[in-house]
Amino acid sequence: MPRSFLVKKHFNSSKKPNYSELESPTVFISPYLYKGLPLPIISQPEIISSVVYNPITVWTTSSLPLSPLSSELSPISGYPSSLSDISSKDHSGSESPRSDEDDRMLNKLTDPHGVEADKFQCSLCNKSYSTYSGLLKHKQLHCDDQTRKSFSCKYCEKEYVSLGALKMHIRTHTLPCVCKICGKAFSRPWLLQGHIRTHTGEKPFSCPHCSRAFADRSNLRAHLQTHSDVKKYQCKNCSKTFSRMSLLHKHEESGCCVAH
DNA sequence: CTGGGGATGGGGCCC
DNA sequence: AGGGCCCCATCCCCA
Repeated sequence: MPRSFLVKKHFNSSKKPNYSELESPTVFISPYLYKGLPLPIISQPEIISSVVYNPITVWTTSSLPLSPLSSELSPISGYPSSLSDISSKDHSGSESPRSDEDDRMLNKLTDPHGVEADKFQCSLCNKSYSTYSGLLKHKQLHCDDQTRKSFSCKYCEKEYVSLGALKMHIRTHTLPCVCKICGKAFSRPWLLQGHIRTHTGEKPFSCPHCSRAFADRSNLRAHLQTHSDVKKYQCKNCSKTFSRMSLLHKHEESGCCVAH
């Protein structure tokens, strides 16, 4: 299960993400950041705050056609004619105040059976709420892609359900953390910190079972699996076990499970 | 082909 | 709200 569950993916989910694709120049990627230039020429705050270069696009999917990405290219009548129209319509995510009377009216309008109930039920998970506002909040937070906000990266086609997640992602394009030793750039300070250890040779994470040490805690954790008698990841078909998920995936892709 | 190390992206949590 | 850190997942590379 991918941890990046907040990322809205439009490609075939059975296809493994190719992270190297993100490094390929696209129409949205700043020429300052790629084309063999590891260091941004323009300071990142300038890029981020630039009106022309604003990488953040915000819209609600409820105000868009089913395919928001294609709509960006071909506006459809009845929908905002530009992204600025969309973003100016709703940036805050707050709805205008709505009374319970309005709630009831909306419930009438949206209830396919025409039954005026005092409960507002989510059509997806059947949870009930006493007000429409409650239902709307539930949908925005948990359940409904139709009403959930979408924060789209302008450098690539990724979309996020929170601005914070998008900002975090944008750092992977802007790479604001630059190594003073070799000039390599990173998205987050602690990634740079880990990289600097490759220069200094510092390996603060020692294996308690052998003499090995690691610069990264996660890699120590992976290493510890090699000392473990019990391997966590087992092939469903041949019952062979592996110390890492990636090794199991490799095993499966190499044909074990295809043959069955 | 397999196993392991190095590196890095990204969400969650805490302050 | 944002930064720092933790943890997980996964890629690449090499033995």
